[in-house]
Formats: sequence, C-alpha cells, structure tokens
Amino acid sequence: MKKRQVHASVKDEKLIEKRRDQMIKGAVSLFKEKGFHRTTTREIAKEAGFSIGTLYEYIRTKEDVLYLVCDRIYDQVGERLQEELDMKRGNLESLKAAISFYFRVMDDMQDEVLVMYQEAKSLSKDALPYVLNKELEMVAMFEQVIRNCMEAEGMKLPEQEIQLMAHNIFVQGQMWGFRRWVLHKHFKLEDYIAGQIELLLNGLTKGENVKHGSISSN
Amino acid sequence: MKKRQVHASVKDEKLIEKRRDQMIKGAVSLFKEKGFHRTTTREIAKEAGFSIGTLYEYIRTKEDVLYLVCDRIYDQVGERLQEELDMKRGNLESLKAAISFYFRVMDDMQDEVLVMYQEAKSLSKDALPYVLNKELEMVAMFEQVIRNCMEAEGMKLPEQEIQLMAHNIFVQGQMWGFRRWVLHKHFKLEDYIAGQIELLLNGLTKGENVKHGSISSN
Amino acid sequence: MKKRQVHASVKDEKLIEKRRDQMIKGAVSLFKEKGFHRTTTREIAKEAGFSIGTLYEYIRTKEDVLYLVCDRIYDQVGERLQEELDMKRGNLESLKAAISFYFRVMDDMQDEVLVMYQEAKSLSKDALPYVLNKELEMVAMFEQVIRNCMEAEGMKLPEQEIQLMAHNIFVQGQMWGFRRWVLHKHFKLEDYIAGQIELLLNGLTKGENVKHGSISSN
Amino acid sequence: MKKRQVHASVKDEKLIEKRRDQMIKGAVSLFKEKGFHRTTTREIAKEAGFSIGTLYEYIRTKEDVLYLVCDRIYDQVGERLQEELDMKRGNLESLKAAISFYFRVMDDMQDEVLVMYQEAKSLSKDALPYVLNKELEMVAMFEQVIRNCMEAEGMKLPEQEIQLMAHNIFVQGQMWGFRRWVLHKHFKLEDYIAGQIELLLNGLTKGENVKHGSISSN
DNA sequence: GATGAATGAGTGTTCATTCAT
DNA sequence: TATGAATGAACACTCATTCAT
Repeated sequence: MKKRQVHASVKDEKLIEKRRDQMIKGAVSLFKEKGFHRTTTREIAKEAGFSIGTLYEYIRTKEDVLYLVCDRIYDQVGERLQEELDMKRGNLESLKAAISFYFRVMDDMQDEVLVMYQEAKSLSKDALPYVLNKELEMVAMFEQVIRNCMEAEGMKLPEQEIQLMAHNIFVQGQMWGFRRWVLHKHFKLEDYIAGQIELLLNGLTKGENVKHGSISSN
Repeated sequence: MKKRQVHASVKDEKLIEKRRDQMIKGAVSLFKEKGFHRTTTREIAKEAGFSIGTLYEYIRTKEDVLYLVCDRIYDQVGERLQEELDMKRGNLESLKAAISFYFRVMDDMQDEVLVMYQEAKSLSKDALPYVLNKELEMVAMFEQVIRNCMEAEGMKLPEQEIQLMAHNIFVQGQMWGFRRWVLHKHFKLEDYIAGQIELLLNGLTKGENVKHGSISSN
Repeated sequence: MKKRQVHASVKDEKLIEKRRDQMIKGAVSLFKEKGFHRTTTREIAKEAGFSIGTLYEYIRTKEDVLYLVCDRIYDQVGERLQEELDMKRGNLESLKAAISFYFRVMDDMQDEVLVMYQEAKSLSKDALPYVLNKELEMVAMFEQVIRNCMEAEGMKLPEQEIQLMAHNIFVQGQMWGFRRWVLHKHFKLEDYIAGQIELLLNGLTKGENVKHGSISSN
Repeated sequence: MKKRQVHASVKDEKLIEKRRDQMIKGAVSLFKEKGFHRTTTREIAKEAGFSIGTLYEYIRTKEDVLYLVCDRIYDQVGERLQEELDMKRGNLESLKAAISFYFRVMDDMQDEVLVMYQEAKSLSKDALPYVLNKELEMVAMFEQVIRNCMEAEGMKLPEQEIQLMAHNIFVQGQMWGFRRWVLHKHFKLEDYIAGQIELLLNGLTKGENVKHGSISSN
C-alpha cells in the first residue's frame, strides 16, 4: 500500500522532515494529555515551537497531524521489530525473544502507542485503511515468527490459531500501554513479559520442561 | 465505589429513567457512527426524540451523556455476566462456559462496547475512575472464576498469572469488537471463541486430552 | 425559476422574516460602505442587532446573506415596477411614465442597487442564475411595454432593437446609481429622467412635435 | 491628474516595466476567473512567473496590483480610442465610426474591461479618483466627438444631452462586456453595434434617410 | 416540564506581508 | 535582485449551554 502523501507548501525536504519531527513530538505529548479533539492546532504549533501559520505550511488539515503521528509511530515500531526479527533464526527461543522485544518496544513508546490507539479512529476514511494496513503487516510478522518457530520445533498449530496468537501478542503489547492504569500497579515490565510469554506458550511446550515452572497440575 | 450522580432538574424519577433511556439509546447510535466529539448535543436530543432544552433538564453537560452511556453499558455487561457466573459451580467447564458467554455478550453488544472503548478516555478525571473501577470488577470476576476452576481441577497458577489471564480474557472479549475490521473477516464468532479458549487454556490442560486436538508435539 | 431556499435552523416563519429583514438592512448598509468581501459576518450580525450565533441560525453561509440581499432588492424593484405597469394602458405616454417611474425607483433604492450591481458576481454558480433570471424578467417587462407602445402608436421597430432598447433602459436606470459619483454632479434626477427619455424616444417621434424641443436640425 | 506612483524597491526601470507587465497579465487572467478578493498574492506571483518575494519588490500592497491593472486597461482603451479619433474630421460618419471602433475595442478587451468594471470599487479611496478620472476623460472624448459632429452636421443638442449621450455610449460599450451573459446570446457584435448606433442617432437624423430603415411612423 | 431562540467563546484555516539568506 | 519560509491577525463558522416563554 503506497504511502499517503501529506501536502506541504514548503519545498525544502530536509526542512519538512525537521519541522514535522517537531510537530509530531509536540502533538504526541498534547494528544496524550488531552486527546486529539481537545487539542487545538494553535497548541500543536506552540508545542512544536513555531507559529500557527508555519504549522499550516507543513500540513493541510488538523487531521494530517494525526495521520503523521500514526504513520510515524507505526513506522518506528515496525522498523525496530523488523530489525530484531531479521537477526533471529526462528526457533522457540527467538519467538520468545521477539515477543519480549516487542513488549519492550511498546513499553518504550507507551505514550505514542496510547495516543495512536485511542485516536486512530479519528482518521478520515481516506487515511484509516493505510494505518490499519500497517497493523496487519505487524501482525503478519508475528504470524511468520510463530510459523518458523513451529517448524523449527516440530510443532503444529492450526492456521487460525496462529493468526489468533499473533493478534493476541500484538494486542497484549498495546495492552501494556493502554491498560497501564491498572497493569503497572500490579506488574513490573519484566513480570508482564514473563507472564504473558508463559501464558502464550505453555501450550506449545507441553510435556517439556516448563521454564518458569509456573504451572503444575496435580 | 458509589454511583456518580448526574444532576437532573426534573424531579419525577420515573421520567428521568425514561428520558435517560431514550437519550442513551440515541447517543450510543450516534457515538458509534461519528464518535463522541463529532456528535452534537442537538443531535443527541433529536435522536432521543426531544428538544435540546429538554435534554438539558436531565443532564448538566455533554460529558454527562457519555458517562451515562458508559455506565449503562458496563452495568449491562456486568449484570449479564454476573447472572451467568452465579449459575455455575466453577470447574474447568464452567470457566470455558463463562468465557464463551462473555464473548457472546461482547458480540451482542459490539456497538456499545466499541463506543465505550473508544470514547471512555473523554470522560472527565472525575468520572473516569468510576468507570475504570467497573472494569476492574469485571476482571475480578474472571479472576475468581479462574481461581475456582483451578481449585476444582486441582491446578495451580501463580496469582500474577491468574490476574494476567483475567485481563487477557477481558481484553480479548473487547478485541472481538474493536478489531472487528480484521477479525470478522477471518473468524466466525464460534471459531474465535473456540480458538481463544484453546489458546488460553491449553496450558492448563497439559497432559490431558486436548479437546480440539490442535497442538501436538512431535 | 423556483426560489432558491436559504436554510434557517429556526422554525418560526414570522421570526425568520423579521430577522432577515434586520439582516438585509444591515448588510446593505455595510456592503455599500465596504463591499461584500470586506464586510465580516460579525459586522453583519452586529449591524443587524444580534449576535454572530444568531446570524447563523438564519443562514448557512456568508454568501447566503448576499443572495438574500440580491433577492430582496430584485423583488422590491420588480414588484414596484409591475404594479406601475399594471395600471397603464400602453401608449407612448405610459412608456415614458414607466421609464420615469423605474428611474425614480432606482433613485430611491440607489444603495441597494449599487450593492447588488457590484457584488452580485460574488454569488455562487448556484445562486447567480436565479438572480440573473430576475434581471431578464425585468428587461422583458420593458420589452413588453415598448411593444405595447409601438402598437398603440402605430409604429414599428425591429425585434432586436426593442430588446436593445429594453436593455438600455434597464442599464440606464442602474447607471443613475452606479455612476452617481459623476452623474449626480451634473444632473438632477428630473433632468436625468427627461434627458434619457428624450434620447431614448426621439427616434420614435420623428416628424411629430418634439415635446422637449431639444433637437432641431437646421 | 498626475499618475499615482506605485513604489518599487527595485531601481532598474526597464526591469520594473518588464516585471509589471508579467504581473498585470497574470493578474488580469486570475481576476477574470475568480475576482480580486479571491485571488491571492501567491497566485499572482506564480502566474506572473516569479516568487512571492519578488512580487513584493515591485509593489507595496496587493491593492497596488489592482491599481496597476486598472491603470493599464484604461491606458490601452484610451490610447486606442485617441488614435482613432485623431484620424477623423468629426462629422456624423466619424461619430458612428468612433462608436463602432470603441465597441470593437471593448469587445476585444472584454476580459480586462469586465475585471476592471467589477473590481475597481475595491481600489482604495486614494487610487479610485485617479481611475475614475480616466473614465471621465474618455467620456469627454465622446462628448467632443458628438459636439464636432453636431457642428459639422448643423445640428443642435443641449449640452446636458450631449453629456448624457456620451455617458450612454461609454456605458453601452462596457455593457457589451459585463452583460455578455445575455447579450451575446441574442446579438452578434455587428448587430449590437448597428442597433445601438441606430438607437443612439436616429433622433439626430430625423428627416434624412434612415440607414437601417428601422423606424417608420404611421 | 418542555421548548427552541439566543449567545459568544472558541476553532480550523487563510493569506498579505516581511526579512534573512 | 530573487527567494520562500515564517508570521499572526483575521475570518467564517460551530456548538455547548442558558433562559424566557
């Protein structure tokens, strides 16, 4: 899916990049605090460090800011995840590592993810599919990791359950951000990661040594 | 946590109940379509079947409508779930039944849940805790079901993992609604329920016959 | 051509009529002074005697005000002219009377006509044809008066010249308003009327006694 | 009346001339399409072929552009008319020729005239008199042609009617442009010219052969 | 209790103009 | 002399809320 272009009146590409960086950074911080709708374009401009007129040299509508924010966040998460996955071979260990890495990224980008998560629905019918597609790509990455893992470990899981597991991993990563109000009270990141991996994978390791020894029947 | 009172100028309690029913019904339908911020109070009044003046006889601010909506939805979900749980004894089967029932309720109330999910963050700092608390109560209900189940089946799971699993169940129920754009393309409700139960519980049933036979180590 | 409806949020037709009267009166005065584009909606509201919010209860866009103004002016001019024409039989005298009457109306409504004349072009592609059509109707009224006159007096003029003469009369009426900066310096209304009638009709009265005796070939 | 000077930062007179030519050409085309107020300075600069910064090296305000445009148009019309009149002796034939020539010029410069006609009112109180004065000069030229004609043909017309006739000629020329939406549907330029000349002059030719034989009493 | 006209602070967006490079 | 990024005052329009009837 081709990247949706956001129009800028300014020509200098380097400058556009720089200004949009400022803009996105400011916007994320404001959106986190008060949400997209309660944030004014003037506030975004001010937070970014320039005037309202300048803001509109780099976007066409307020919604463009939201799109830019979502686009940026997905790119960053996606890139970091891709890098990690490229390095691994694809056995059970690397699945765990991928999940762990992803959860850490989500922890790292909590604010951004929370914003995107809550505000993405405000994107226009035009921009939304592009953003949703990025989600699917990330889910697909997890699917592939799971498949590689299954093969390496000689396991089998119905295709639908692989998809479901991938979705679950993806959502649980976000969950650490958007349910922080409760989760962070009861879990440290390490515990959350360990716990979720345990819950996700204990079925896969049935009959083997359960690493964290957390479940024992009888 | 005591119920937050929404002020009404009108005295007749029966009337208040009736008017708020109309209001909530209309609001849910509008919020679903365009979100809380893009819906005007006039539209809510019109959809509810009375004038803007009358609307303000039963609420003080627009946000009150959102609160009323969220409150109502949680109450409905909570009540239905409680009823179901009261009927069961608490073994593995009833855990599965509870999850299944909860997922079906979420499917049934998809629109409402989606709305609440996306708009709850717009609640004031005053109203939000009350609503979040309702979430916690529901999560706690699942925790209890899981604990009952563990005991009945003679299993053990660390307290943290029980909490985590309860959260996962809760979020996966919502997920069926808020990720419908992709999930409904690949899963029928029955498959989704079966698949999630499988993934959630396969670790608990290690060594037993796996019902859906979906996992087999070499 | 059916009347273009301007949307009002307010229901009470009497009130709409009253408020729009205020609005049009204020707008004409402002448009005359600074033109449509340099007049702000707030100024219109203020001049009309109510708030900006109230203004927008009776129109949808600023352009609606212009349309309302143009519509009203044409209606008034048209009605007054029609009344006059209905009373006359249609000989040369009544043609003169009609021209004279029309010029007086234009003098009376100078401000309005000037405004309409200069700002009508700012109407949307949607509203313009409706207004232009009203012009044509008025021109057609003059055509008919001329034709009646020709017949009554036993004269003949090619159809095209009748049309042209009607256009000329129409424009010369407006001209008294939009070229007032020069005409009013050199002519009193009476002189302007007498002079134009003389110039318009001297050809028709060739060979008869020329009433104002203004032309005499050696 | 001395020419109003428009300030330029640039010194090179040749360059100023060249840039303003570009500017005026672009502006006329834009004003014609969307009017003065709806045209932005950026658009003018772009259409002229240089940057917004450069535009402001040759003018001080947007209104200067309008003034420059109006000035240029009047100069062109005036010059062409003067040339024509200088060649004629001043009898009835040359009056007709002058009118005919003027109407053709107005047809030729329709766009420019329309623009000027509709937008001149947007000139500042400062610039307007200068432009209006140019109109008066042109009207005066017609007055003189008429007077010459009267004398040459041994006719008499009161001074006021000469002035009026001159105004009428002037306005009828513009009318061909600003009422084109209706006139061009019913008249070819030739017919319009012939018709108007007929109507304008038939009174003057009473008792002679009426060229187009269009009027006959009894 | 019900109505809906009135209000005006607030919002997204534009655009003439400036000035450092 | 030419450029175009930056500015911010100004604008059209919206909408939650009030209150007289």
